Amino acid sequence: MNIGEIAKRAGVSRSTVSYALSGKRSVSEETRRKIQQVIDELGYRPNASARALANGRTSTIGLVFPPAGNHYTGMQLDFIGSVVEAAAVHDYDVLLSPSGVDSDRSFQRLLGERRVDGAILMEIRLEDDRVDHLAELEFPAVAIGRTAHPENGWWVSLDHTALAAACVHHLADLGHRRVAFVNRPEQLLRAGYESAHRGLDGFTKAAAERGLTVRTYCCGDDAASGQACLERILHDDPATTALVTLNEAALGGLYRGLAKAGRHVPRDFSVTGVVASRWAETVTPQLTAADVPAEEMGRRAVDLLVERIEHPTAPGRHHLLAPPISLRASTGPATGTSFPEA
Amino acid sequence: MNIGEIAKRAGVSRSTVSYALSGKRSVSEETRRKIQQVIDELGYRPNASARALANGRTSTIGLVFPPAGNHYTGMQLDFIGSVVEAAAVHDYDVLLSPSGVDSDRSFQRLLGERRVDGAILMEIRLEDDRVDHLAELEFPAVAIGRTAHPENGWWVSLDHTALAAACVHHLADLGHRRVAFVNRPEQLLRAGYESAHRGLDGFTKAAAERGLTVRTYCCGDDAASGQACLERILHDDPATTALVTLNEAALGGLYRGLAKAGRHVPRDFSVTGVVASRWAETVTPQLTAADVPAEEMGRRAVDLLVERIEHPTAPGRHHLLAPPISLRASTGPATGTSFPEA
DNA sequence: ACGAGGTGTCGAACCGGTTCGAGCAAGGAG
DNA sequence: CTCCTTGCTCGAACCGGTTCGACACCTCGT
Repeated sequence: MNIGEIAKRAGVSRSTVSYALSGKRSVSEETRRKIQQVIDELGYRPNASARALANGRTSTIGLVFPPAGNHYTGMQLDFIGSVVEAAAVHDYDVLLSPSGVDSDRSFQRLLGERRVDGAILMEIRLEDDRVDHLAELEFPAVAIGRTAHPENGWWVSLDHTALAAACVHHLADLGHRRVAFVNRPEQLLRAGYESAHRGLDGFTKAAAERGLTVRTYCCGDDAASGQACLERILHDDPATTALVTLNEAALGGLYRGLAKAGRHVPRDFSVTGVVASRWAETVTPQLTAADVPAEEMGRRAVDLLVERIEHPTAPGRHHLLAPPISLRASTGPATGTSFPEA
Repeated sequence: MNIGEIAKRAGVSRSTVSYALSGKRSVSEETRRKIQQVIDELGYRPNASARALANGRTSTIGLVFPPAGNHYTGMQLDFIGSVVEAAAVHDYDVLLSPSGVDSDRSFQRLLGERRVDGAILMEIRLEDDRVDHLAELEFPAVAIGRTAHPENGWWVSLDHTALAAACVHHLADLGHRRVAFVNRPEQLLRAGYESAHRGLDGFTKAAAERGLTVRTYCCGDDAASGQACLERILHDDPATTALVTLNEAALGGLYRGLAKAGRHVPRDFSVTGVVASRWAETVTPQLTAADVPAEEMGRRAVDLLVERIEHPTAPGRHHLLAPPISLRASTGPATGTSFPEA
């Protein structure tokens, strides 16, 4: 069931079969038909390893995502799904690799052993050894997120700075003066994850601009942490009337904490943040949020990567996305406050 | 940077380098050290395609999951994560393949082109051409779920029949007499997905056994459908006091529907079902549910698959899991009903 | 009639590993 | 001292494709 077998049965040479399949040289109509007939009879498909060895392309891209323990978020799920589908369109398979850093065994397998033609990196840090390493090697890679020096890179990223700022302005416009910020877990912030840092920056700067009183928190990626975090918020400043969250997984817990504290959303307390629409819609009241376009990001990342694989010398390209805030039902005017504009 | 280069610099033959790396023949301590030194200097790693071609093993397993459109559920996410991690333990990579049926291009790539040593199939149907096909080929595969004829197969499955029944008994014990069942989307039921069918069976039989009045519904995999479904339930029989759901993604919508209808959970209405604990805990009140052990299932599936790859002639093995119901806060005694036991 | 150019096919080399059979040297047994 | 192991190493073949150069044949122009 290899190419030699096909060649023998069709009465031609192996190279002719190869050319008939690839179309890289012309083959007479008659020969082509004969070959195709034998192939159909035997259900032959060329061996991927052999092909990869011969032409140096595996037709596989690696998707490098952080190891679990960090719980996966819904956004990551949507993202993975869209990457797989977009890759299929370009005739690429997707190899999953759980890896935080450069020196991971898993990362080494992908690169060193040439299992993939290119890679998509998730959960980027401001200083990311993986990104630097791949750039140095000129290995085709696209980052989901920007490092501190994104100038000539290949990436697609959410503009967390702008998004967090937009949330602040939305709340300030509604008259809120004391606002809390719920970030991703502390170890992620300390490790330098860019979304956590840029989100925090955007929040802090916009709040200063609007003269708001703020507190910022880190919160574990699960409901229990969310609830605990909300309790801390109200304990630290009971006059807080709104919060902005980057932490999708904590959302349910935040809502529960508010309910337990007797704060009605959105009458007594407003909640907003950056959350994929699918998840913003599962909570009640539905979350007013900047919808993370996970699917679009996956598709764009794959398109960029494929382009880079096929044109290795092309200059860096990137997409910085800042989806608008979708008004749903979780935010409202601050109680007992007149609108600044009013 | 290939094995020949290493051999040359170490002053030995290619085969000696290979043996030093694999340990399949003895190599003198001195030679080994010299080779290792050169390898470390050059950062050499053997090419995966060449190795796969030579020894017929790719060290990759395929994870075949249904194409999106069917939204992914949280359970699937946890599952994928645990599969990747368990595979890494055994030194396997995971290749993602979106595929519903046998004849998919994607499915053919995996098998025909020998990209993987084995496969894990998700979202099994009672009559599943993929499972039958792979069994016929004696291709190492493990199904997540059972077909109608699971006898000699390799699979790990949730006992949806028992789980749905346990939910019914739990509600009946609390005095509920009119109970609704919220299943996965109708097209999945019609396509013969086993979890939807067995769950429905278990629910129906147990309800009959306990003499309950029931209605069963199919519901889309998203919050809006959940809310609509709940409205239908209360419209069809306003006296309904409890529901059982297999549909994780609809959960938030069901809760919202209840809130909108003015039914307090668990005082006026009880909710239970089969949902991964992580998601059962995000809703308020937290869901009393049979916790889907997605992580354990992923791990067991990989263990089974690796065993099967390494012992191709071993007889079928499987795990049928029936986790207990975790009592949380979403169920309570039916209003105005005395306990049967009391 | 003859060379130029184009088409279709073939054999051989190559991609980068693994593995088998054989050979050589050193060490132990008889 | 010879014979047999045993330990170590090497060359060659092989896995299953792709690709290059060569060549045969046909057609066309002159």
